[in-house]
Amino acid sequence: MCTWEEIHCLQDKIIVVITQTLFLPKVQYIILVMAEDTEGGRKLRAKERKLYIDQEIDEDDIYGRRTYSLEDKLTNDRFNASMVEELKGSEFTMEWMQRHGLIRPIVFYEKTGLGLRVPSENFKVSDVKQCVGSRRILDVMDVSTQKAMEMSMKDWVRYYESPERDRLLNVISLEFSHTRLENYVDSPTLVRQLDWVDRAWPRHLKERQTESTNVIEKMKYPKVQKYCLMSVAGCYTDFHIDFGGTSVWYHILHGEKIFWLAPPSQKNIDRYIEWTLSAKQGDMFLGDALELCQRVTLHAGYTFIIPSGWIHAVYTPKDSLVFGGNFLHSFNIDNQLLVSRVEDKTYVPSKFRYPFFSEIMWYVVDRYISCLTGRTFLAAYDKDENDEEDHSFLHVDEDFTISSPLPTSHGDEKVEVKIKLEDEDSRKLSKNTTVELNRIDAAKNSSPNEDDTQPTHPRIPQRSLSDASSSSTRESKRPPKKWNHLTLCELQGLKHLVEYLSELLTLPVNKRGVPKDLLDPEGVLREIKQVLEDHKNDDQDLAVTGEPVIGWPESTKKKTQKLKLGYKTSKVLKGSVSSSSVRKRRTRCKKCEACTRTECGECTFCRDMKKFGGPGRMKQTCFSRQCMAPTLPSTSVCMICNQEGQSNEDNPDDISLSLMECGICWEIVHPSCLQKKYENLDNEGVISEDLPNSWECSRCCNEGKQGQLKPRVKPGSSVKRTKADTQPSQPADISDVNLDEKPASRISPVEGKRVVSKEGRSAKLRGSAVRSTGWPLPPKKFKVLSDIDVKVEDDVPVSKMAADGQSLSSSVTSSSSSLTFGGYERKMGDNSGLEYLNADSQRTEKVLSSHSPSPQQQDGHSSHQPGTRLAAFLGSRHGLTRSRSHSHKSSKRPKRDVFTPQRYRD
DNA sequence: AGAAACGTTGAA
DNA sequence: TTCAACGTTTCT
Ligand SMILES: [Zn+2]
Ligand SMILES: [Zn+2]
Ligand SMILES: [Zn+2]
Ligand SMILES: [Zn+2]
Repeated sequence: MCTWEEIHCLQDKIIVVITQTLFLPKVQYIILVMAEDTEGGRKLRAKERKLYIDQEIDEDDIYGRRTYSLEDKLTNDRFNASMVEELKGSEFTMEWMQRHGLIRPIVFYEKTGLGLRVPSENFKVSDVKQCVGSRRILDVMDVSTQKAMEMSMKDWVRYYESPERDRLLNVISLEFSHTRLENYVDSPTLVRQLDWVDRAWPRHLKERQTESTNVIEKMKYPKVQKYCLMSVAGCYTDFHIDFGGTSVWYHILHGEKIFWLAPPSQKNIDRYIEWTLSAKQGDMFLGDALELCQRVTLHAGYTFIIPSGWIHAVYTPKDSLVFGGNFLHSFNIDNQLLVSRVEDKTYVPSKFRYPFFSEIMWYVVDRYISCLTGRTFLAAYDKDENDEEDHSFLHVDEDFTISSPLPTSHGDEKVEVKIKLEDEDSRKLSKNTTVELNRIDAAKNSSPNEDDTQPTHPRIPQRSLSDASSSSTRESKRPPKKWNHLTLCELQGLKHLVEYLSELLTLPVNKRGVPKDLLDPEGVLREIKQVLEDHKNDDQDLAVTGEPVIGWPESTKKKTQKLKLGYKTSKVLKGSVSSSSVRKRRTRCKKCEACTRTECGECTFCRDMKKFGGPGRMKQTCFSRQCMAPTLPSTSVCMICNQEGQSNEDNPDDISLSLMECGICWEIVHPSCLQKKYENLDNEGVISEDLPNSWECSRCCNEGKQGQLKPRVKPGSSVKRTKADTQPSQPADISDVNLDEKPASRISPVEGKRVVSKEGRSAKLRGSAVRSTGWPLPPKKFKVLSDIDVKVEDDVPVSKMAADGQSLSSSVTSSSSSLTFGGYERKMGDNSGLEYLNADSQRTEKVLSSHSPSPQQQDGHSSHQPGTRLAAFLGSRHGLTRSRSHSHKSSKRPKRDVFTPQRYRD
């Protein structure tokens, strides 16, 4: 084994000894560098790989080896620095943030006042399955071998709930946005107010996300906001810094977690880098080398906040279920940039880094400019234009579209941009219409007019038309009415952010991370510098407003999303005639966690209820109580035999005698009866994995009707259980477009946990279009049938023929097919290095309650790279995509590394 | 597009 | 019958 430096000196020796799993990504990088620094490029690389394979030692030697005892780290009192702060949920507000910044970790013993929403303690791993789909593939870390592996949610539940587990597995990178689970979990209110994804990432882009897995090619925004971590007793995630310098919120629903954390002081960062690059991770507990390291035990019900850059490790004494999320914000920009540099220095592959890190930086700066001056450099968003093709990153913000380009005859360099505020009729600047920017630099002139340092608003609005020197356009409806003071923390961070972005502009165009819809990066920098100058003397007391400085107009819109039970499509029958069996509405199962919990009393529907003092007109169930598995009415009977359904106790998968409701024709039958009645059916239909007793019947499948479960079911195919699939809809992918513009590198990374998952898998399954509801969407709507005439909407049929002739329900599918089931997906893997203690190690001391702080988080995503495994390593090898040249040397340069996401394993 | 309103269904 | 609340319709 040798250190990074040593390896460097050995460039042409091709000697690489891996001693610790955590480092696979690093090793990949090292090898790559070697290949580059040496002649022979590819060939050498191949050779090297071979050598590695041939000589590599046995896995035990490489992986999972830990030469020190964690037990000592868990019990000795050395990690007693007092770093963690304790707060009440109600104290964690924007005012608090503006006054103090986010410097130390914070523990909340109660979630009250945080605005955090999570399921009740009755929520189990099996409920996670119900919400994300049993077929979702998880990236699982096998603790004992350190290998990452994939497992379906279904298999994971089986493992997690089995009494005797034969191995230690850990799930730390299940990002569940865009699955039904997201409807039951909200991050703390302040986190939502701070998160740049919500404050600065163009909304229309985020809204375009449909994929529930973290495949980078389908990612439309940094998808790292909601993670579900499931760990069994004994899991350990070695020291790491959360990717991109993200801060983390972390709530323990069940179980217990022990963190060791240390601040990102220069000394600690240097040691972290050194340790990371060395081959000693398995031999050295980094906490022993860090200053101010504190161990903290977190119990069920606690909520924890880890600030940007804190170095931490996590041990799981008891089986745990945790919800958490990562976010970038304006009150610790310096550390966020610092961590990005640390990631560069430690060769963290892009898949372990914050997706679109540089892009979001650009957006943030534009937001500051916009919110403080009313001008923006974002191209207007044209909906029409983007529907189908998504240019990936070209987004524009739809809220404001305003610009009309160039009227003037500026033959020359200046373009005047006129702006109209607010209305919709303003023309939209299409991307094609490029505005020519000119840098004439008048900008500078115009800006100076403000000098005041105080409340007056210097230049805010006035620059509309006149200052047209740049390509910016005025977006906001209201240019700031009053002067917004910035905190010193933001001011300083922005200043450094400008330096970071300036460096980016010295890179090749494709590595600058400039979003496509940000028209004039140079102009952005010029403008933000002026803004910072204008705000340099902002009043610190007035800066504490309790409101975020950046955001989007009309920002606080919340979407009330209601889950629909069952397919919606049915038709309601109004009249009476007959017979038709119209689709029956489903009812709550009364057994799931949502059904058994108490009403929150705070959501829109609760507030409407009479019991909570409302008018009672909405008549809807509490948001958090929307059933996860709605059932058919208990009075349902088979349309063919008229009997009730019965379940097969011995084999839950046998649904032949269960009542099944077809998502296409809506008939409810026993599959066996259907089979009997139509002997010519050669398929068994498609069973929904998301909704109980739901399928697309054999008859419909046989007729080639298209449902949501399986888009193209060919007659004759056999049964398959599927999650809904969305239909066609997926537009061309953005990624293509972007490839040119964005280096693969920027696409995604994270450390610790894999932020970006492998591609492939999700390809087929797509999330439902319905964001989050998860269940099938009904066709557009149905109509009521009136008495006599049964009208059926479009095609329908099936029903009518229903066998006994008695049925008549018609089904409608209007354009139907738009039904979709919800999500599925898979996610990225985690990777953490783990350690192993025997499971028995539960005896760790519990520190706690009183809290002794010292936690760490293992949130799901962390940056260090953990777990990769040999196989991955080997496979990845060829994955190395291009290389980057100068590597270590340019330590300053921001990231861009080169591994493409899929590389991880093939 | 969201939010609210409602008629009506399902459970007890 | 009463109460809860589904899914469409209507409002903003
Ligand atoms: Zn509620
Ligand atoms: Zn339920
Ligand atoms: Zn039957
Ligand atoms: Zn059918």
